Amino acid sequence: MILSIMTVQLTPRLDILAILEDKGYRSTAPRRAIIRILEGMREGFTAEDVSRELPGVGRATVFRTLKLLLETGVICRLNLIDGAPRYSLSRIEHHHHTVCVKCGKVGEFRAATVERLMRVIGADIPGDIVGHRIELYVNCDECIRDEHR
Amino acid sequence: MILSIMTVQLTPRLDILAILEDKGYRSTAPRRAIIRILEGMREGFTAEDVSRELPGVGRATVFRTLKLLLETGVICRLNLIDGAPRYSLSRIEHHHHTVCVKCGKVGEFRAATVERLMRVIGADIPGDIVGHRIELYVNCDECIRDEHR
DNA sequence: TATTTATTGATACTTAATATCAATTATTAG
DNA sequence: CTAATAATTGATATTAAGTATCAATAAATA
Repeated sequence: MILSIMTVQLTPRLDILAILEDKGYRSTAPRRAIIRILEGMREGFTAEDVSRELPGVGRATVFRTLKLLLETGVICRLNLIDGAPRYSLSRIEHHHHTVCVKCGKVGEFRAATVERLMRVIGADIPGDIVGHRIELYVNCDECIRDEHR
Repeated sequence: MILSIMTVQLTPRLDILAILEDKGYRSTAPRRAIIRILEGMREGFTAEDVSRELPGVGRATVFRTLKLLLETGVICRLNLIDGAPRYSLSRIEHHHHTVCVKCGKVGEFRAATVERLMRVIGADIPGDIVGHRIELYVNCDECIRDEHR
């Protein structure tokens, strides 16, 4: 039912740079550096995490590039339960996130039933649905284990 | 299927102050003032909107009070498509939001099928689900109308 | 009424992000 | 292969949203 939790990689490794170039953006040294760092990031990183790894790249450029990647769907932004923003590489086409309310760890999931339901709900809602965002807040297995010890 | 879009009020008007008092918080003039303003706010207001209406109340107190009300579930926080935070009085018990990607207008909806689905999905996801957040991004009727004119 | 305790407002600070703009790079046209 | 043009960058300042600190004040209580 639910595909890909954490380890499975359904989408073949994307050539992120090519995606940007296809949209007319230039291949530059800062962008290549940012993309390389992104590929090594765990899910749920911050813009500062990226910036910290690249002292030679301006902070503004990091934010600008993350914004481009958001727009092209290469990464997505989500929020911890307290509203703090986090980024995540989109490893599967369209997906949603689980977020641990204790440790903030982020996971991905995809469920076709969700998408079907959203279409059904759309029929009952005024206006045209152009997208949706779902975050499941969880106590992750590790945090549960830590608690019972 | 979907209950309450905008106008229907399922929950009888809450005595927000009583909710805070029940949790052990004091009834103070600033809190009463904030609650009064909140009751007149459209869905999708900002903390600054509230603060602006109450020049006599400190900004920090506005944020502190909004935080208390978030914790007690009296209001909820959601995000516009660009991540900008917005608040909304919870007019119905448990609900989700529609957010216009053009004008930012916020609406509420509730669908029992969503809740059922979340429980089903929960069974397939590691950890314990403690909550969820769903935002439907839409082009609202007004924006569609404006566009075609 | 006195005392305890919570709350407040001012202020400074933090985090996440955007705006400005001159300097630099990449692209393209010649 | 250059020159011109156009996009991108980094530094810096600024904004938005919120938190931390702490002395002063207000509410609850003894």
